[in-house]
Amino acid sequence: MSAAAPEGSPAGDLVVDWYASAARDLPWRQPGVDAWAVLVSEVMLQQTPVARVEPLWRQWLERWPTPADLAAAPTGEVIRAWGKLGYPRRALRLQAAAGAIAADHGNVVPSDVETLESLPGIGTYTARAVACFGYGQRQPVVDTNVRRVVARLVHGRAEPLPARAADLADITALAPADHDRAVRFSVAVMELGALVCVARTPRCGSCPVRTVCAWRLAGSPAHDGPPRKVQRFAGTDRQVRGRLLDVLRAATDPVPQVELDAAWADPVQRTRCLDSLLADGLVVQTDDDRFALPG
DNA sequence: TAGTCGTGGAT
DNA sequence: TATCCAAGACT
Repeated sequence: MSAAAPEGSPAGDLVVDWYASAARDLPWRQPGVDAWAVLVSEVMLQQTPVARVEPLWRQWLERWPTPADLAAAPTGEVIRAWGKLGYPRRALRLQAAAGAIAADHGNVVPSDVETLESLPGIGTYTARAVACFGYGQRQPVVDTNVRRVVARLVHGRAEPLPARAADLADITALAPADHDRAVRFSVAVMELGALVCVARTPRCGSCPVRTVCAWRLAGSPAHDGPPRKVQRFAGTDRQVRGRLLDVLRAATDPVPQVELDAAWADPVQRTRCLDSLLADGLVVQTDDDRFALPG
């Protein structure tokens, strides 16, 4: 038997056919969008809704059309351009990745998954997304949407299990045999999870695989595992860091300590968060003890 | 591996 | 109003 002849599945073909008519018209899916633009979109989309990413993505690529352009920018400008997308360390890592691409890869985004994964801020998901969406490779791409679709369609569960070791194998087994269709399948499953097989209220009535979905066939049983823990935000260091960075983003000049003090009442937490921002490289302290985004 | 890291729209 | 949750990575 040959080494890796993909077997394909009826469900995979149904999802690809559904995608042809139901896919959103997102700018990073346009023909001619290069791997750098895809990489930027994928990093911006980490934990961040599409609607908030779209305008920032356009501005970003207009300003920094290649990795070398971003690498050469003042880091403070990069952080400012990131705006309020959230998780601003992503902006730092994206610039660091751009620097590595410019310096070590001829300013061309690497096309192999292993090299991509070696770049800062690029993990299992993003590396495969770039290889697949940016370079047309047949790659299993597993994000939160895909995990949810597989949990329901294949495993008959309302929500994914915490363990994710088998995710890549699961989705690989589901992909169509044909190469080009398998490439489209990777984005199609994500789209199905984003539009139909959504977390809170799945629209099973308009799902292309409702007749073969293990969860539907089992009567759509409720989630029986441990409740997934919700991340609090109010009062956390994340909120405080956001407040502090907000002050610095809005300022054109370095700000004195007293302006940061106004952003959060608790001095212990405020100091801890400022220190962590300094440690991350999101903030720098000037010689006259004021604070600013990095030059 | 579980906790941490922003933000804001939807329900 | 409070909670959920969104194309994860890193430690």
